[in-house]
Amino acid sequence: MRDEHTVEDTKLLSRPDQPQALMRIAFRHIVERGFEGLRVREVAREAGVNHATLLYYFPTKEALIQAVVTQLAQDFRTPLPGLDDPDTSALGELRREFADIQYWVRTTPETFLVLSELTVRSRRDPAIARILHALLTGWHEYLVSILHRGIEEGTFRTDLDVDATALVIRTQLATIGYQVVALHNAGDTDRLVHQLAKQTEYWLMASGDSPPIAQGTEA
Amino acid sequence: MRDEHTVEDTKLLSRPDQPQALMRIAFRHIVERGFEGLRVREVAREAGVNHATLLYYFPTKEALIQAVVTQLAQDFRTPLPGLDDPDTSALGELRREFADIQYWVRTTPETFLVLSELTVRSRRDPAIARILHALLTGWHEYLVSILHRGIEEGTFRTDLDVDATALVIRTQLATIGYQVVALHNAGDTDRLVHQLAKQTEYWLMASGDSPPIAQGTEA
Amino acid sequence: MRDEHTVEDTKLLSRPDQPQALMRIAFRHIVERGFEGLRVREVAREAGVNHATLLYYFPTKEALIQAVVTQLAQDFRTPLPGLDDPDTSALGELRREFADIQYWVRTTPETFLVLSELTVRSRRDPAIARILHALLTGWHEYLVSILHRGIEEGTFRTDLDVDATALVIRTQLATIGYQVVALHNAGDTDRLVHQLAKQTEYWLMASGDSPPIAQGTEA
Amino acid sequence: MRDEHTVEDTKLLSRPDQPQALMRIAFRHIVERGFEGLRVREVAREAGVNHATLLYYFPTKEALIQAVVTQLAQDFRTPLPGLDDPDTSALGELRREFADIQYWVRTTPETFLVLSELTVRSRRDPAIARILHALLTGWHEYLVSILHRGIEEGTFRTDLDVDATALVIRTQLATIGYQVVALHNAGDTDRLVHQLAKQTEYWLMASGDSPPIAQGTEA
DNA sequence: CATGAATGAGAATTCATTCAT
DNA sequence: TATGAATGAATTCTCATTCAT
Repeated sequence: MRDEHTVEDTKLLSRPDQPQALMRIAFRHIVERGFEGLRVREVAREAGVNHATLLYYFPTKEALIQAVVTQLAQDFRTPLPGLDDPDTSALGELRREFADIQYWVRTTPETFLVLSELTVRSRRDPAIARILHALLTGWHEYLVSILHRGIEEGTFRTDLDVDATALVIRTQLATIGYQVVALHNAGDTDRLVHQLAKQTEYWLMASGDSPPIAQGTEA
Repeated sequence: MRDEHTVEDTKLLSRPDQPQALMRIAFRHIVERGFEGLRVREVAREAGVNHATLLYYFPTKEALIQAVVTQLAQDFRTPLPGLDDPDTSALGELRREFADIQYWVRTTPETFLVLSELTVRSRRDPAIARILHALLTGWHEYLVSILHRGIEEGTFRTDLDVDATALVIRTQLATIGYQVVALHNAGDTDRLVHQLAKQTEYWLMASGDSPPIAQGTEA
Repeated sequence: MRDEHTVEDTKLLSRPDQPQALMRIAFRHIVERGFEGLRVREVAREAGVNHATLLYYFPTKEALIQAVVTQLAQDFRTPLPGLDDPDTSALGELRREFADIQYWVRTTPETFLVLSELTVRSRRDPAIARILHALLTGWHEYLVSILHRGIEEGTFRTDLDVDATALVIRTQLATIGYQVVALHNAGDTDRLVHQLAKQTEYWLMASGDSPPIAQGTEA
Repeated sequence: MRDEHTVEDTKLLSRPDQPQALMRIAFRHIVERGFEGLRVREVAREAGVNHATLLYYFPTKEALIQAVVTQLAQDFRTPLPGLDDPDTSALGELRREFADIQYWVRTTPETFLVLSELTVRSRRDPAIARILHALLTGWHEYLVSILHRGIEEGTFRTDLDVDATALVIRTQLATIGYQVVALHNAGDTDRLVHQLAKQTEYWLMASGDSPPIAQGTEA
């Protein structure tokens, strides 16, 4: 009643994509206050519209969240702009995968923050679980294909458990998101990604006669 | 008038550790419905006491959460019952670290679920952030000490970036909780831990003349 | 963005009587969900037009309701198609009155459902009260005229309290709508109308030396 | 926030039966504004309590309505204080039935108003339909028993269709409620009840050789 | 004529918290 | 210690209505 229209009053004119704008604000709110801290009223207020307007575009709060999540998943699938002369070998692609992650983390760490919120939330929200699952599965398959190619190309070790290794790499990449949350320290995160890439390559490119293996974990 | 006292009415007598009982129920509720789904009334109802009684022990909901988190941190610090004749070498201890995690995940995955909720929440809750930070720091230091010892013992490679490696290991272990959430599949989680242990050992025990290192991530 | 235009998109062309169509849909909605369940958006959606279009024809929801009520009152006043060779005596007309009601109830019980909703609503809505009052008054006068004629014709008892009897008959007929609601059982409703007609005739055609009269109700 | 505690501030002390008080206010609100006009906030305000307090006793608005309806049904079942030397014959009881109704209508017409709202609402609300149905069935059975007794006692005609007649009488009684709503005119209602009683008795006490019966309604 | 976008005034319901007893 | 009653602040959602185009 009193506190509407405080942010911007450029309403009435030129609203090219109001839903998109609302979604972006919602995204930022999730980044800043988490899913549990998301308030439709706040989002609407910040967009300079009545909260009923938000609910006009997104009939429920859940719909708004869905939109944010869907957008996020899409962002993840959109490839970063490539190099002019990219290394198309399996190793090259794998390295690019780590480099991309590092780039992502540096430029938009929020994406990873929301991803971790999403992971937690997915336990109770089947819709989110579905989206997340699709995302992870796609990633996994892509990694598997790279690994297979690397073996064919003779770059990666031949005795590789491709699936397990893809699982590890994928987990490590997800790990990075976790670290963005836990460390909130760009320097540490950079070091982490670098070290992960290093160890992973070392593992992939070793010859078959590996050092003694951890039987200790078999218990 | 309302629906209190429905569960057990053996109240009034012999309450050895009511707060403890309430905390445990709260823990279970967080496991089942997340932090955002925690309701003091529900916890109290399940304990068979009035919700005001809960707030007598824990003056605010926040206090109840604090108690749960503190307990969790303590649980993490409590070492698992060791073997009769443990391998006291650095490698032995490292392997035990992985084995312990695997045991934990198998027996009480809930702990890890709550840990990941906690991590996410720590971003907004300094009190939780503090506790979690202490936990992670302690873990890190312990891993650093193992790595140093391993080098001294001649088991681990001498050119090891001890700190970075500890960071990787610690992050991977902590991340397993996330994977419990994302995979919700005990078999996958087992394979993951096993593979992580394998690759880590391989890295630690390699000779210095390692294969080409990931410069690709420097971009 | 919202879910408009879902039903029929043959709009834009040839709208012979859009308001009429909207009113009919509104009528059906009142039948199905009552006045309190009437939603302009729903009515518009079902008509395949934007809800703002409905409010173009009927500037307020109230206006829409008014239209429905007016139509209903008019329907009530429209006589049913008569017989070729009707019995024009007072008794004949009275019998036809009961028969007509029975026919109405059998063919379009909805009319009576809405009538009872209307009666209840009339208490708070003077506009509806007015329309309803006119309807009842007209009915009453018609019955009074029949009764007078019946006495003149020598068919009905001479000691009849014409006004009170008309009141009873009219109320009983109007009440049948309630019974439709309360009984929602066509068979019961039929029996009821039949029995009412029987008892009414019995009363009207008795000789003056009637059995003892209810003084008990004077208390 | 501003408009609480305006009515009475005798709160804090002596609240013998708050739920009862709330229910009574709710009843009055239904009388005055109908079911659709019932607002928990208003009821609470009038009771001088926070609206959350109302929802403490009646967890939902529906529960409050239920309570009102249940009370109403109970009121209907509670017999009026009898006479010292009542006429225990079937005819006496029947007369008392009409007399009671008349007394009810005179003293608390609101009861009938709410009853008619209830009837309409019962179409959409199974819970109310159930209560109402029980009420009507009980009434019907009581009337049937009176009629049977009257026949045995030799007061009522022997060729009586007991069930149909009970249906008519019950309807007539319900009719009265309808009239309270439609006429809101005590004089008319009195005349109506008197006339109904008169015609009913006449029908019941006639000898078997009745005048011509309405075949007209068979169509 | 017709519409999509936007609004504002509620409405019920939830829930942690307070407090007298 | 423990509780039932009561609170108030917040939150999502609904819906008739308005208005520029």
